[in-house]
Amino acid sequence: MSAARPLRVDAERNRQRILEAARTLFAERGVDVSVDDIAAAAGVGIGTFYRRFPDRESLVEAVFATKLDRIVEAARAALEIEDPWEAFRTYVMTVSRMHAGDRGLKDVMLSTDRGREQVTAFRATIQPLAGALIERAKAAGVLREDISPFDIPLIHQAVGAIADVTRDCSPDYFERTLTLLVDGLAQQRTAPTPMSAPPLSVDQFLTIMARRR
Amino acid sequence: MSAARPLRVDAERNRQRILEAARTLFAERGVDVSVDDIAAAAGVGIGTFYRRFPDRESLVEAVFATKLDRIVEAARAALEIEDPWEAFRTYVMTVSRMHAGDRGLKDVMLSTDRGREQVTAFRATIQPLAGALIERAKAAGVLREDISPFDIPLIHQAVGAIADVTRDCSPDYFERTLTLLVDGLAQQRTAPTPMSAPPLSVDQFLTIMARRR
DNA sequence: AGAAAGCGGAAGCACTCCCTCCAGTTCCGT
DNA sequence: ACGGAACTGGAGGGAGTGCTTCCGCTTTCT
Repeated sequence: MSAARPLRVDAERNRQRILEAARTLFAERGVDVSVDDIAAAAGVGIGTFYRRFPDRESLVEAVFATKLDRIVEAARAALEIEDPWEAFRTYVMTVSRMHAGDRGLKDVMLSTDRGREQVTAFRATIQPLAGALIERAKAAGVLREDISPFDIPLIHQAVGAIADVTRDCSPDYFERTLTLLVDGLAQQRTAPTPMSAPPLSVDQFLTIMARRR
Repeated sequence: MSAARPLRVDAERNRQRILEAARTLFAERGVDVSVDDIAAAAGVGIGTFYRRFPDRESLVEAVFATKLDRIVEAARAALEIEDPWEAFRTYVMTVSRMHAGDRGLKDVMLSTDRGREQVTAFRATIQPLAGALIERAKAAGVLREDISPFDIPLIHQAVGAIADVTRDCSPDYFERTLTLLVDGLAQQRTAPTPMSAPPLSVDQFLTIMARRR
């Protein structure tokens, strides 16, 4: 199906530029960035955009296909870890960090639009993997029993939401929320896991609370 | 200053209807609801809205003034509790529940627009109260030492964000996220705090992940 | 060099939102 | 019970935003 003649070099270069710009903008500002902004960031005209992609949605799909794959890889990698808690914790933290670093990922996971098949397929793949991580940790008595597999995506959402608010000002802040949540997931715990990011300064706090739209 | 002649009865009734409609809509959909929607929900025309309020922002201020007061009350009430952990925990949970029940509250706390003075005054009031709750719990060795006062508002934001996503489908779900976070805040813990809400069903999960905009 | 492919961006279309204006209606004091 | 002040509804002005099409000009490739 893709046996069509290859794109002219300038066309291919522009296509890559658009994908690159979209990756950046989707990560920084979510999937709702306008086509005009993406074209501008890519240094091409809007006309060029619509010659390379049939519509906006196709671009979204193209950008996030690879991201979803990386989450699956993270789950597979975590399953290689022997210690059940380490494995589970690594998975949750790795995926949370992906969400924290990419505002668009949350949007796509919650989307109803096209790319739905993509996301549905992704979920079918990830569920048994994440399920295995959870079961293993529960069986070892290190993960609280009352956790459902469906709680995990919402933990990612929570961490992502905090990252959305704090990203501009203190890009690592979300690690603190993540640490709290993961500590809350443990069956028991004698001491807190050390925080890997400092608290907000007064200035950072005020800046965050006075964010522009 | 408010010694002006009282409003005509129909005018006062409409004013109350608008405030009531705004309270509901801000809670359900955030502060960005349009004036048209508020007027329609109140059963009045837009013209009437603009005769009662100089502009949209004034309505926002009027609605949230009382809400911010209630948060301060919650802090004062929590300070009455003897047990330092119970006091701290009650404050965090009460305010988180307010955020969970009112989408607009998060928006207002993060606003840069008017109402800023209002929010600034609120913060000046709440900070010493919340600070006392935190210090007391740390001194008693029940709250982790690495928590900063500025972490608390972000916990509220995280819970609120989860409530935004799950509200339609499972209005109590946020309690689970809240439980995890509060368990994560404890200095140590031998068993998980029981969840006060059930996990999502498959249907609920899929509905949430396919939300309409 | 000529044709095919590609380019930029103006402009059309379809929203959405805040707010003003005013002809018609309701209330209230006398 | 009546006259005028207060109030009402909603059409429409003005300003934006976003997606997509179109087309005269440019670049690439053979």
